[in-house]
Amino acid sequence: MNQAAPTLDDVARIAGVSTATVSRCLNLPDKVSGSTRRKVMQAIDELGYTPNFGARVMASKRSFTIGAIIPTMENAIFARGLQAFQETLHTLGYTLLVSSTAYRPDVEAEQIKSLVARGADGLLLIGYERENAVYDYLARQSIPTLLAWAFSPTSKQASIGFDNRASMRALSSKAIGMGHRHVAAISGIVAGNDRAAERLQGIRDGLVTHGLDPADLQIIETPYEIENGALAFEEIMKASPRPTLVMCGNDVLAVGAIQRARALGIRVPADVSITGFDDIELARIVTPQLTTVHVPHREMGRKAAHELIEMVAGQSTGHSEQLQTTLELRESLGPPLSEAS
Amino acid sequence: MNQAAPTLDDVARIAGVSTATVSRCLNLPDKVSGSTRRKVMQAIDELGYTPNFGARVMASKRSFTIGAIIPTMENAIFARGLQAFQETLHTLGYTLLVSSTAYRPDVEAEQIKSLVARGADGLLLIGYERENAVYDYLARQSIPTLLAWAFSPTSKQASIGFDNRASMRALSSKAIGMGHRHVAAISGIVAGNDRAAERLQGIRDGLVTHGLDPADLQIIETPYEIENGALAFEEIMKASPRPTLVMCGNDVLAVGAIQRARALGIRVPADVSITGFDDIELARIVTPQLTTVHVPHREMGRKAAHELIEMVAGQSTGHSEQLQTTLELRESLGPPLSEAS
DNA sequence: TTGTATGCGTTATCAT
DNA sequence: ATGATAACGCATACAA
Repeated sequence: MNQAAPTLDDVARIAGVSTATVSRCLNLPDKVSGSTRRKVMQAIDELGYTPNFGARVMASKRSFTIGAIIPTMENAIFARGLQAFQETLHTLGYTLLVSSTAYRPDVEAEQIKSLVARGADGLLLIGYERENAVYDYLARQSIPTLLAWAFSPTSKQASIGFDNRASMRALSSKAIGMGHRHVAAISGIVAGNDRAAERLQGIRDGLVTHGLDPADLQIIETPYEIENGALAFEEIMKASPRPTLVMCGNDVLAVGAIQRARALGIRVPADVSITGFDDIELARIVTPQLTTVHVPHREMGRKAAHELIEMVAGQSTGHSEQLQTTLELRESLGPPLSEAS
Repeated sequence: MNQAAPTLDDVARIAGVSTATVSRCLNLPDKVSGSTRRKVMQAIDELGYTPNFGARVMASKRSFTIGAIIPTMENAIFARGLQAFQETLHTLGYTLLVSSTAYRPDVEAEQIKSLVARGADGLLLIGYERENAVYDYLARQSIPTLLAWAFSPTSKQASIGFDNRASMRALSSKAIGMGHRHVAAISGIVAGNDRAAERLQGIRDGLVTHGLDPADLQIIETPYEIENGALAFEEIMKASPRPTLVMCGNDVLAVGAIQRARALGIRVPADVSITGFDDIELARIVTPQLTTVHVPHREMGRKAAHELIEMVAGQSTGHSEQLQTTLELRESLGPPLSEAS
């Protein structure tokens, strides 16, 4: 009458073999005769035995586990990409462990250590920007690390991502090219978030392209939450003259802005155009549908999984790849109404 | 020049103490003199040492880790509740590991074993319905398990949840009481999902209350995805006479239905009323805003965390608690237009 | 094909 | 206050 969970020893005893044989049945089934294998397998599910993961990792130095650390799980920004990442890992025989940081660098450092301590064979992190101490730690543990959601040709860190600045520049240029002269931005918090910073730069690029002064860009920085987008939008609408184009750092903020516009009786895009970034599911659900930058999330997740596993297997030292985004022009963007001025 | 990650031994050597002392510094700092503790701490971050989690669990029999297994992470159904669950666990000194099953019982059984193997001190599962073998396994491993998102006074399994059937009955009765005679349902897959089954029963209850025949209820069962809600809605609209009320198993399906209604030029609620269940963020974003059942997700998450930790600590053998839902009446529900008939 | 023995990194018991 | 040392559960090199 065992209170505790059954171990290899228990299985071995019942099956009348050594623990080594039981271990082989689980890991190298063909190195064991059919008859004994059957005995062992029977003992295993008779006992309801499950191998102890920690012990296994300690003894074998391999966990077949990959860790991913993302800024947030609260909205869908990372959901689709991560889903594809995990599905691909699964087909490769790996398990994904994910944790989030609430956009706090200190929490990220903590989570990294936690995943390493849990024996992760490799890590997926979002973006480039973090302290050198973190990269040093990763190097000392010699744990393969891949970045995603950003791409910089100049960095030596391996990354599967896209050019946030160029992507936003494309949208910005397109939108401003429609004739908007008064532009505002609702950005995510830039500090510690290279993607947010680059997107903001992309907006400025578009202004410059069309001969506008980027210094005139009204900017509100706020965490990625729908309600924050709404509040920022309301604030921006107090300006005079009112902007006719409000570009948001991502779809979450943009959806908040659209919601508030309706609440205030401001027509989109007749009175003001609103744009987003990411093309999450919400972008099509909101009314009017949101013009945004489409990011190939699933492709990114898949490719990241393959690359990271190659790194873990020692078949790659870390290759980078830049993915292309596309403009998704929907109802929320239009030319400004011709003004009396 | 160590290639591998530093261990307790390395720290002990550098600090000039025994491994036991280092271990104490980490776990029982006050049983160590201030001077040696400083030496040790310095050695620790000089090396960038992180305790090996697996070894720690194996030696101490405690992981301070809780596992949660939910049907899906793809939509926001479980996001808010789980977020609160994890936040509360964190304040109690526990870490949350979560995995998903895609609503497949076999995957759930697998995930349970995986989390147990990883040393989880306790488990949170969704709903009651699963094979006895699973409950037996849990009992044999004597691992505290708490259920959530459902509540049944007759079960001996501890659970923090709400009455899915009664909640849907309240909504159903309210809606049908407005005068609807032709009702359809878009339900989640009922097999293996007690919440979906109970909600469907709740709809039937409402019909009966108002003297309608539940056998007349047109039902489409489909996985919880927005697109599926849209497809089901379109299918339902082919019926003659058309239903004037379409009740959905959750908000995700309902949002899909609303989207498709607009695409088809069907006015909501003038031509047809649509209702959901859960009150996720989407419910307020969609146009028209969705009438639904509000579930106190955050309260559920918080209370589940506290109860489960008490069970883990041996201070509780598992208490159940029923939470109250509320009706959230919004734009998508209205009385049927008076018909010629 | 199967068994023996050792080590993995930590905690905890027992001495000192 | 600190140090030996025996578990913990498993994989694997080496023998048989």
